[in-house]
Amino acid sequence: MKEMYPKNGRVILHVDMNSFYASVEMAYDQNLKGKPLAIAGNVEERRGIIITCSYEARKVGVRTTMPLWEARKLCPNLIVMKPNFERYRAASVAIFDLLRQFSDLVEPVSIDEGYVDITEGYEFGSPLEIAKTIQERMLEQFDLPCSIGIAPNKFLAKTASDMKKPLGITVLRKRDIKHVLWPLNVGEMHGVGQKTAEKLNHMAIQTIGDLAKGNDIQLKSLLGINGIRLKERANGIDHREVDPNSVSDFKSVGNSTTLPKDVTNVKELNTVLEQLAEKVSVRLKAKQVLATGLSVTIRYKDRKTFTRSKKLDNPVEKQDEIAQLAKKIFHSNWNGNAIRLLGITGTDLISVNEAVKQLDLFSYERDAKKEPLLNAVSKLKEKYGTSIINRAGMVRKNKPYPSIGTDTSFNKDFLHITHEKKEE
DNA sequence: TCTGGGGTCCTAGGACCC
DNA sequence: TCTGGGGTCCTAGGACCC
Repeated sequence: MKEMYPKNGRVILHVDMNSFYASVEMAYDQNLKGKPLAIAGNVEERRGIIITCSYEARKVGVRTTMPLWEARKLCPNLIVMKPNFERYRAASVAIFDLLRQFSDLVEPVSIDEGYVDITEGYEFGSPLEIAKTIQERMLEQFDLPCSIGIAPNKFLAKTASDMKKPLGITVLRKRDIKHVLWPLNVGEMHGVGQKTAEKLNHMAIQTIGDLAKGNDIQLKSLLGINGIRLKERANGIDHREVDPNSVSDFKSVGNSTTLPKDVTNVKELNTVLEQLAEKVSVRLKAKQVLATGLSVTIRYKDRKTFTRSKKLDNPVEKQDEIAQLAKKIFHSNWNGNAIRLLGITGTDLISVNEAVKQLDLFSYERDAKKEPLLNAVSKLKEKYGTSIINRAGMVRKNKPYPSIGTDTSFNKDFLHITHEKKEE
């Protein structure tokens, strides 16, 4: 596979929809066009923030994550709408279908941006022509504006698409790096946030050019492996491939909510956890996965945030199971102070298929009243700890485990194997 | 009247094993 | 009696992104 995408000479587009949610709403309702529009969560509540806003709103200083009251102060005629996620998802599907007309190698990064590897796409014209066609069709077919970056790798393509908004097309070649990329402030680099920017500034790195010439040892000790990676990117090096399958292997599914007001009441909190568990359960089932880990997020009144997680013996997907586990985790960690936010996340997901095999194993253990195996297992656990059981593959996810028959020979083998291991 | 909700990846320390 | 090094798994938390 690798040979198909030579490290030199790839052509990658980064397609970034402009103020996506607001643009989708404008496409649905032409009356909104040209007006300052904001999409905000919790519109009625005191805690609403701006999720996205139109360029008309940006002109007067409205920004993403700004509290709603502040945005309204800056822009009294701001039109505020609640998000219609089904609409955005539908638009997203259409957008990526359009992109796939130009290449099989389309990697969605989020609902409104993605990479397209058009290295093999000569039949559709030059890279610039392809980008223009995509941009035009997005407007014609969906009434949605986008910016496109064209470059030899993901990092440069992403950087390029950011340079002209809205409706820009930007080519960023290796030879442009020195005069286009390097003068930029290091904080503007994708992957460098506030903390990293501060650290870099501290070691006299102000621009991306400074980072490109940075000292490896210093960078590594300051930022770990990420320091080296950022330096490579600053030099225009990025070997990540456009992976059309990356969306399908997600790692966790979670829901959280900031409460309308801070809560201390145990009953109320339990109700919230039950509601969150319901949402997580529905989403797990929709994705046909089970969680083998669960984590609970607690944010207190003072915004201090904690997450507490637990690996599970039995993978879960049912609402009541998730709720029960989440409550258990929550109550053994809650310090009793007023709570601002609660969240539940299912982690270490496994597909239903994988889980079925494991469930056989667990039901076998549950049924083991009549079976000597359970006793044997618990004795082993007592004597040697659970790791002995783990070693035999009983609760490990994504790992091969011995097939379990109902005959007693396994029982003997099992004991035999574990003893042998122990005495190694 | 401060500051949402959905994620990913990385690091670090402790427990445990060989 | 004194004492190593490599590895995995688990948990907590930080940083970043859209």
